[in-house]
Amino acid sequence: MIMQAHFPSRSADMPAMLHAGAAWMTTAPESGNGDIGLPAAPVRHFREGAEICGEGEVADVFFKVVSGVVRTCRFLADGRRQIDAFHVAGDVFGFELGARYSLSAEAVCECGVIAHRRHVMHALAGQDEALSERLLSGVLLNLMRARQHAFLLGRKSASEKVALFLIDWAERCGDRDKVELAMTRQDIADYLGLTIETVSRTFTQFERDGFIELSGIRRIRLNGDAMLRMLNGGCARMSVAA
Amino acid sequence: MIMQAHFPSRSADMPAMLHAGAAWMTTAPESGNGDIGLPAAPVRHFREGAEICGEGEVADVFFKVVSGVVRTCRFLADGRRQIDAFHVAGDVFGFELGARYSLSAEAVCECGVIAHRRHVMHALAGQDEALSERLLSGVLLNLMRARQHAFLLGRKSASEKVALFLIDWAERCGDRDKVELAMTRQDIADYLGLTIETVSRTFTQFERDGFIELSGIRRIRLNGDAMLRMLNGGCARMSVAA
DNA sequence: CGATTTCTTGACATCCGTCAATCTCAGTGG
DNA sequence: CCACTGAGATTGACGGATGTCAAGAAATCG
Repeated sequence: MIMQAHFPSRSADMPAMLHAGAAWMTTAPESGNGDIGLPAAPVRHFREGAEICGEGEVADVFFKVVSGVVRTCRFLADGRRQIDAFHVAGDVFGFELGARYSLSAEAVCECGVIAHRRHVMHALAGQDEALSERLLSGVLLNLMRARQHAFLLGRKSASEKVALFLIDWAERCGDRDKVELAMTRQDIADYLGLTIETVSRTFTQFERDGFIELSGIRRIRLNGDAMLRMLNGGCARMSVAA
Repeated sequence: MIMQAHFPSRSADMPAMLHAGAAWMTTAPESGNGDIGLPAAPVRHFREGAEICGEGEVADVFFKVVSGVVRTCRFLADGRRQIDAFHVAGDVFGFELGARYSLSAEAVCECGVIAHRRHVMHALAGQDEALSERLLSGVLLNLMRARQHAFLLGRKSASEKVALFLIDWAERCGDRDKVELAMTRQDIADYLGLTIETVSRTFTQFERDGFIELSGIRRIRLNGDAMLRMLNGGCARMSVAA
């Protein structure tokens, strides 16, 4: 039925655009005031593993990361976890449609965040086009990433998931070649819908294949181009690009 | 509303709140004007299978469904497809962060949609708090659903996926017991990250187990409660609720 | 009614999850 | 300095859920 070989223009499997969160970074990340036209707010610091907000709590504020890494996630009765997203400096999280958080947020590592009152933001957005635009951009960035994530979870093999995660994370960290993983293997597994064993095995295999080089558990040098070739080429069942 | 009963605090596996798109339905769906404070716009009609917008095209408008069902999706080189979402009357789709659509939209069945100019909407939203709020709600609804979808894709077995899909679709169609599926098995498979064979087998198994009754291929009577018990109970590997 | 598409069913293959053992490494205290 | 400890990571063996391939049934349409 439908076919794609004819659509070179329809690229963008993991579009670089998802890194365009710049609208929220108009001032230095560590500046304590909101940089989005809101009253100054203090930076709240959290230790590794600390809960920033909990699923089910009243969602009267949303957050902006100024330093460190935050994960938003959900838990199942048996203790398993699905990680919705990782957020780094400049990212905004905690947006909700309803009155309560549908996700918990936790510090992946030591981190600082600013809390903004939701109704204040909404009220101001109705009077200020630029602010309204920035607010919308923040939500849209979350939306684009969630879509991308769903796509990855739905149609990718384990090795594709890990490879795309590494490439994506490298870009978000600003360095294409050297990645400092802030999160554990378990975090990665819960983000990719895999088990920790599969993640670990995939890392090992990638190292054997020369796609990555581990120096310490969290520090990785990666050959993104080779990895992308692998993804598009024979190894994986499914091609990466559209 | 369904699962809340069991889980007062950390509930929300497939929250009923996701059906709260009412902000976009303030007037009758078939009314030709935008019902969101925008200049009147004509309803454009599409035949089954027709493309409403294409991945990669300039995203100068977003859409509101007034009748029928729309799917937003993405294609891979080998012709495989991931369906991002189904949209029914009252839903809004086609929001983008960047300048171009990252998803195609197609008519699942005969349907009517209204197109709104993006920059007009943004400009007005900056002057009108209520409108800004409604715009944000539309995007947030998309975000909540995308999160939910990712959760389902990442941590659910095939039977859980199908069951949750049926329950969700029944609610969105307004009837808890009788579902009229607008989409093919292939559509469902591509939405759930499964193959058509697995979807078909799961339907058959559900019928054997008494969870559903098929009258015709697209018309289903379902026992949602029994299905939910099954999901939370022993059959599935993973529990449904948090 | 035939033609075509869509769906169902079966047999088989495989990727990845499960279970369990072992390894690595940082921290701690003797 | 070294042994002990415990959390996180790796590795192996194995099985099961789901994908793949193929045939045929059922629904749809002209």
